[in-house]
Amino acid sequence: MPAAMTMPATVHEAEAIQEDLRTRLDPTGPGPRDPALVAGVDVAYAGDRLAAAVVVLGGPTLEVVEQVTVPGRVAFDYVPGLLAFRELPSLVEALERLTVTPDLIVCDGYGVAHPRRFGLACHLGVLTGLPTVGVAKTAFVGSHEEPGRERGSWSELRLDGDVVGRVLRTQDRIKPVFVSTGHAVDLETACHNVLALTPHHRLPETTRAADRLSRDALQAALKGVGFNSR
DNA sequence: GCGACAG
DNA sequence: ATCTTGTCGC
Repeated sequence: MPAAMTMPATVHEAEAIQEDLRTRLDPTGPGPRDPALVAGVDVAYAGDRLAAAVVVLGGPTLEVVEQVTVPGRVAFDYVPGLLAFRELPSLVEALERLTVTPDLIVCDGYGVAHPRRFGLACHLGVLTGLPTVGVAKTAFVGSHEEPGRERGSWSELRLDGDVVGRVLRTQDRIKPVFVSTGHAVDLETACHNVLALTPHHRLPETTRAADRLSRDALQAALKGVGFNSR
């Protein structure tokens, strides 16, 4: 169902594609309040080898419903602001192989809190047509105040006078995460869902599960396990 | 011009 | 992202 990922050959070309995709973004849609199926996505690397992973968790229990991994090669070097072109080709492929359709996708990185207001989560949302949110571990763009020290506390992340996300504390006294909307969800709903996904840890269970799976899949691919070890 | 810069 | 041991703490 997702549209194919277009691979640019240059940074300038990538920015042009980004600008085009941005016209299809829905930065407001309410989005799912308590999604039945939430997907986590991540990619692990080793030189030019990589492994993308998607893990779908279900309901309030956060049980694993389905998981898919896709081995591959790096096709676009990392450039701040263009992370999507490095991670998405394999991730879109993995999402296409899912037999269930997630109600929400949680990405590792930013959504509209981006230099050109179109980060990884936005790309994935527009490409799949599904609601997406970005949850990043470190600062990238924007300025903010330190949020309160209890879980649930947050402060605005602003860029050029606009609120582009929230710095959200997911655990008491623990370093907060940076939440920004990707596609078809509003910031309030995004944060509500992130809190529902962080009952015991700083990062969403979806992110933790996808991170582990991508690393395992990468190791398996490097050892030549399975059939897709090209 | 110089430094910063998701993962 | 990745390179990397032990160690402090729940």
